[in-house]
Amino acid sequence: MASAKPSTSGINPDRADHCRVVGAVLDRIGDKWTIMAVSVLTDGPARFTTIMREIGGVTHRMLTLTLRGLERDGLVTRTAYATVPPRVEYELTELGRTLTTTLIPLAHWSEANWQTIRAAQDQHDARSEPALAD
Amino acid sequence: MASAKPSTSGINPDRADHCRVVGAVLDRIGDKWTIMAVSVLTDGPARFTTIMREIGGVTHRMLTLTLRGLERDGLVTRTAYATVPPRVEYELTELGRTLTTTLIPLAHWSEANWQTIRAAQDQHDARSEPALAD
DNA sequence: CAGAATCCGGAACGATACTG
DNA sequence: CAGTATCGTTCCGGATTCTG
Repeated sequence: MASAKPSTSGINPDRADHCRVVGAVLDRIGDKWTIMAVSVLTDGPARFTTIMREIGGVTHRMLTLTLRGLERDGLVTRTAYATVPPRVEYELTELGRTLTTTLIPLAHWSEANWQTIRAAQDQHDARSEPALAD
Repeated sequence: MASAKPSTSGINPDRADHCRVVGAVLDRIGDKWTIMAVSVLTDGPARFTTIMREIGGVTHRMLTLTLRGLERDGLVTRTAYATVPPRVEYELTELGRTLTTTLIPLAHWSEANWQTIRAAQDQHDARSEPALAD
């Protein structure tokens, strides 16, 4: 399927193709709840409410949808124990674990440069909206 | 300002904090048009229409918004030449270039596993919606 | 050629309530 | 405790038009 194009500099061999794929994947795992859920699960299996509390600020519904999506993508497994108080555990699959590996550099970059970005935004905003300053 | 927490396994030192940051960054650069625009610019400076054609399927408006966002984040620079047919060039900043570096592993992962994900989705869908088969 | 402004349909998200 | 269903809102994204 993938043609045998030599990878020149990494991301831009034939942009049209690669961008689509990366875009498609990012479209799945790119939303913030997904990233956060995956991050929590990096630590090991966790129950629904545990994940919800760890993330904080996520609604019941959104976490459910997020986890269902991850399950569908084969990135996490869902294990329901038929106990009286229902208990469901989510865990990263092998594939999910390889993803977190890939995500780590991005996490580091985010942490390292997030303030720089913020600063750039402030500068830009200051230039664009001097009206707010009164 | 970041506390001197030892990074245990990479992404999960104190989830709440790190997830926020990564989530925030992903919220900015995570959408597909942004990723694609950055990918195109990895090749070097490019003009508006060039980027639009390279990406394909993006509307005038969305590309404008995307590029403005990137400019605001300090990831790309915008240079307008006051020629008769207006000509605007976009180029990655140094910060933008460090981001692409981080993105490369993710691109590889996407390429390597996108089919696996697709397959997992198909399996999952087949189990969930056997009704459509008729 | 590049961008701003406007309008509109649909998807995403949140809050709530009910089930097992 | 975990999940589903429904409803209302908000916001994103696309098509169009106009300007410099």
